[in-house]
This record gives sequence, structure tokens and C-alpha cells, in this order.
Amino acid sequence: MGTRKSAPARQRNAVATRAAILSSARLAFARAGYDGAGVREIAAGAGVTAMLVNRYFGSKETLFAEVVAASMATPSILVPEVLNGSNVGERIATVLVAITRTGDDPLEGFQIMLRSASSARASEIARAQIQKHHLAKMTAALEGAFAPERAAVALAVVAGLQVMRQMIALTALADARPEVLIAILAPIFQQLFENENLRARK
Amino acid sequence: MGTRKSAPARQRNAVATRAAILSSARLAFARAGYDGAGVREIAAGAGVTAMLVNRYFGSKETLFAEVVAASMATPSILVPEVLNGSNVGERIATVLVAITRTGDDPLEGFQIMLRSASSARASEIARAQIQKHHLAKMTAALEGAFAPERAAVALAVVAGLQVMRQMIALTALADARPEVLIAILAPIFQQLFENENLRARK
DNA sequence: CGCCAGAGTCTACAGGCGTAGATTTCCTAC
DNA sequence: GTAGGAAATCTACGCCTGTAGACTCTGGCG
Repeated sequence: MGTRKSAPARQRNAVATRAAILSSARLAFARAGYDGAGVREIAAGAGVTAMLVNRYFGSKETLFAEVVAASMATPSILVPEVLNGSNVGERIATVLVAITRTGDDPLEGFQIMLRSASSARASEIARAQIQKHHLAKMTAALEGAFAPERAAVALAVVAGLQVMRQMIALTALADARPEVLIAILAPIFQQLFENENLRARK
Repeated sequence: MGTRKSAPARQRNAVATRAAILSSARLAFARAGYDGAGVREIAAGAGVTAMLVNRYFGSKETLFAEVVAASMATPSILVPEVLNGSNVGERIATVLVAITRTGDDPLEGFQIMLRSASSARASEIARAQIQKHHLAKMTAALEGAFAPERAAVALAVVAGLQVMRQMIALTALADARPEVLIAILAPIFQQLFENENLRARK
């Protein structure tokens, strides 16, 4: 790897290096969580040394915060545009089932959050970002009573499915035929996003 | 056996010590997950030294497996007895909302699993136990099509709520009035456990 | 062509981790 | 009352962690 001569591509480029570190960190945190991913490992993934990571981001925690902010800022499903129209439930369920099968990109932010949930500090960071980026927009897009709670429950269902299907890998979920899961999940989201269905129960 | 003198309590008692270690480990794993809980910390919680832990359980991983097995074997909600009768959804939602408010005992097994989900090995252990203890019984108790998938989705919803409400602590969920959450969650479980609602969609 | 800011690395520390082997302490049964 | 053996501890090893400070190298500018 360390060919010191003949200028191997980006050799002394601050912005590119920073981006490489950020990208490597996102991958590492998604795979191992905040505690599980080491600074040296992240640095190696970006082709630099550990110290450079701290030189650019100050500390591992700051780096994590930046990664989470970036990951959460680029959503995904449950975006406002999808929350309206007919067949909400089925449309969301279809996308969600497809995505949680392979562990695709769009839910990387959730993945990082879930794998880092054992660290109190990391959870705090994730909560702030999820509320700012996801909950706020969803709540604004929802009509009817208890929009924040319904949005949060929807996120919880997504998180739960991701945990059980991808991380724990329950066979019943991992091996299920997509149509079956969609049939089960669609009514859940339909109910959460249909305004008529909810009324105050004071 | 009998307390011989004054009260050094358990001083040299194998079974009591073993139980104390197991109990301390359950607590530690629930708070910090598999990677986050250290053997020395677990030992200190039981009033012994680290080496004794390994002497009794062989290794940290074996200890974890035993803790998970014990925690999962003593459920909790979503037991077969509750899955029948009318108002299933509302009954389950009520219990679940009450439990996830304080982080009570019954879901300790889930807590351990969720906080340890970043470790591949720990997830594997948790999956085996959850399938053996929870999924098997729930599936047997459910009638209608796709019982395993419906049971697994129900567990996913429980896990998601626990993650978002207790670990990430989304304010919308943590501060919500119980009646509101129950009103939102009840139809979800009702739908999952009502047999008539599901039909093959091949 | 020389130089210098800044990109990048090296060495090192202080501490934590899981665990292996030898050693000490105490309960119990004869 | 004493020997046996289990219960419990002590010391230690090798590895990994995050990060601090001093260091070297190099690309672009005057």
C-alpha cells in the first residue's frame, strides 16, 4: 500500500482525506457501533493513520456526531412525500421490506444508531439528530391528532424490523417471502398514517 | 445451609456465589451490553474477583449465553395466555406501555439483546434463545396463516418501541401520555393477532 | 530556486480488556 | 483435631484502546 514515490492519486489533499475518513467512519460505525469501531480501524479504512482522524475531527466522539448528522440528514423512507396519497401502508411496507432485506444504504443512519444504542453518549447524539431530521419532518407532514406520537411509533416499527430482521436475523423475518411481510406490515403503516383512524381518546 | 455465625452471610458458598455472579451479570449486561460490561465489573457487583467468574462459567461468552438463556426463559408479555380472547390489542398495548415507561424487569432479556446487538456473536446467542423461548410459543398459540411471521413482527414492534422509548429516549415517546400511546399501539397488535384479518396474498 | 504552512506520521503513554497458572484460605468430613 | 479438597484470590501476560506532543515530508507560492 504505502508506495511513497510516484504520487499515488490523492496524496496531500485535505478535503479529500477528510471525506475519506468520514466515509470510512460511517462504514465502521454501521458495522460495529460507536464502541466497537476503533479509531485505528477507521483510519486504516481511509488509508491514513489514527492521529490524523483526531487531527481532523478532534475526537472520536466528535467524529461520531458528524457521521450521525450526515447519515440522518440524507433520508430515506418515511419522507414527507410518501406519507400522503392512497395506499400509504402498502407503499411504505414494500420499500421497507426490500430495504431491510439486504441492509441497503438508506437505513445506514438507523443502523449506526441501533448498533451504538449501548453507549449512552452515542444514543444522546442519535436522538438529537433523529428528532431534528426525521421526526420533525414527519410530524409536519402528518395531519390529524397526535402526529408526533404516531410518527415516533412509525420510526419505532422501522427500527424494530431492522433490528430483528438484519441484526438479530430472526429466521421468520429473514427468510419470509416479501409478499407475506408486506401483507403483515402494510395495515400497520396504513393505520398509523390514516388520519381518520385516530381520534382523541381523552 | 444454616447461617453458622453472626452474619458474614454467604462466605464460602458455591451455589450462592454462582447465583450472585449470574444476577450481577444480568444487571451489567442489561445496562451496558455484551461488549460494554466488563468481567471485573460483573465480579465486583457480586462481591468476588474477576477470576472467579471465569472459574464458574468458563468465559465471558459462556456467561453471557447463560444469562441470556435465563432471561429469555422467564417471559413476560406476549405470552400465549394473553394472545387469545377479545381486546388483545388493547390489553397488550396497555402492558407494553406501562413496562417500557420505567424499564421494568419483564423486558430485561430484550434489553440485553438490544444493547448487545452490535456484537455478532452476542446476536447469534440472543437469536437462538428468542426463537426457542418466545417465537416458538407465540407461533404455537397463534391461529391462522403466517403465524411465525406475525409473531416475529409483533416482537419487532416490541423491540422497536423499547429501543426508541427507553434507549434512544425519543421525547415524543418518552413524554407521551400513556392513553395516547395505547390508542396508537392497540390497533397494531389487534391486527397482528386477529386471525380473520390475515389471508394469504399469494 | 528556496521556503514555509500545513498535511501526515511516529513514538509513547496510561489504562482497560479477557484470561491462564500458581497460591492461599477456609469449610467439612473423618 | 486434622487432613483433604474445594472456594477464592493474587500476580501477570499480551493485546487493544483513545489520544497527546513532537516530528518529517511536500506542494504551491514568491
